[in-house]
Amino acid sequence: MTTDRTDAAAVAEATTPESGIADPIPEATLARLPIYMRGLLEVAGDGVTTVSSRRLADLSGVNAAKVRKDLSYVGTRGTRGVGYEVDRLIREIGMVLSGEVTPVVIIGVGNLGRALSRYDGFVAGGFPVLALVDADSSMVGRRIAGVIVSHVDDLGKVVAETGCLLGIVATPAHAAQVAVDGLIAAGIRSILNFAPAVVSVPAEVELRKVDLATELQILGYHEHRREAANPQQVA
Amino acid sequence: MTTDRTDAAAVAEATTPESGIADPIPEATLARLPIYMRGLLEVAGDGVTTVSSRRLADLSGVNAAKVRKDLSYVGTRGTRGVGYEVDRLIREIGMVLSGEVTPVVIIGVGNLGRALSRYDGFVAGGFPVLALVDADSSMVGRRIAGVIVSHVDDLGKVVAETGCLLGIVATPAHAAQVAVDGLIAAGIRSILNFAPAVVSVPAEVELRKVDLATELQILGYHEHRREAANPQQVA
DNA sequence: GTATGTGAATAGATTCACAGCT
DNA sequence: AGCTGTGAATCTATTCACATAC
Repeated sequence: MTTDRTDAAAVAEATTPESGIADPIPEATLARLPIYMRGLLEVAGDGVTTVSSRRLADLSGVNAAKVRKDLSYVGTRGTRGVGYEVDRLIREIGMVLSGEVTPVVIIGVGNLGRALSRYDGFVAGGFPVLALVDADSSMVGRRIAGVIVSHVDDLGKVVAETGCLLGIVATPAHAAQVAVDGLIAAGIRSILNFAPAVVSVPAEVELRKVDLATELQILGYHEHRREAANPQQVA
Repeated sequence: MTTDRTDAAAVAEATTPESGIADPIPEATLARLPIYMRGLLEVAGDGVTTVSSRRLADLSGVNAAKVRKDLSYVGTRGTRGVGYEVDRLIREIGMVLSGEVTPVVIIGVGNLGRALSRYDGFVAGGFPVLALVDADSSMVGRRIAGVIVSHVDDLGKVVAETGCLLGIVATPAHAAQVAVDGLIAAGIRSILNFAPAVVSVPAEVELRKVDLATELQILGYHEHRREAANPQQVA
């Protein structure tokens, strides 16, 4: 994707006229923008040039009012009576969502780390995995998805060389804090943690968490509850 | 925040002491219970018998008031001036979170599906993966993490035999809706979707979503934003 | 003194509903 | 007519603050 500052300024205009930085987009909206993006790319592929909030909502599994409010944070303007211009929307949401290619380092190449390093969706979304590190020396030197595994001690060097800006932690729980500390020492300030452990980071570091076991436990609760509610009925 | 369900019965009985079905635990609280559980198991291992909300909060990366309010929903009672009894808390949270072992079927054994089927955290959390299916015949018959892969056409049979109650979708995006429909036809009513696609389900089915690329995009936004804010860093 | 339990206050996200533009 | 843009209303979640109990 191209980065041009003229558009950046246009987006920033939302509420902050002079300072170059736009208002922060609500977390909940942010989480939906990539979904909208997928829908937009889909209809763009079909040659459609405008979408209504209703149509985009259907494609995204949300309601139309939410789409409109979300897009208002992005600073996009649609045309009343018509809808939104697909290409323009793709460009503008793309701008908001990092705009350019952002390389990623994964720490921990066990089952999960390997699966993540091969996950097509990352590179497709502009997040190529350019570095892999592990604490286990027997892993070092292996090639996974085209990337040679380095030792975790060389993390700083590898990050500097590849220019990675995002770090993914895919270690066991007991190694997670050390991994996170290492990433921060290497200059990474945005981290996605897959290890089932609570880790602490300084305030300036952005930490997100994906907790696979917890997801199942939440589902399990609902399943359980439903069974308790109607013990014999199968819809 | 993946699913909205309007459970008329549950809403109607806001304060039911012990008649039939009880608590509608808030979604946000539910998502934290497994985290508390991990902290509790940790301190229990150290022989500690009581915890304060403050201590549990520190272990879980949240604040103490939230812990207390959350625990009030699970119906637990602590002792003022002392704290909560660790064993009892573990037992009660365990009860809420499905209580018993809940087997899982994974549909799609590509990179991600294989990694998930080998993920220790699932079985440790009471969610053993007892069935694997795939649409690719060349995968059928393979043994992964001790489970033989079946063909997706046999999904109904496999689910019935293994008693799986939860389904995980780990297919490519274009196959996700078919996979979900298959799970529902097989009687599964609680689904965790890893495919980067919007899928629709009937209202009685609980659908949660884990979107890996989206997680990175959200991080990317924050990283991007931070760089725009202080442009003196790495180019 | 210490820590729970919970109403009340605050913040955040969703949905409604309608004025206003094309 | 059709559809956006957005204040206002609503629902959900978080945090505060303090009476209450040990």
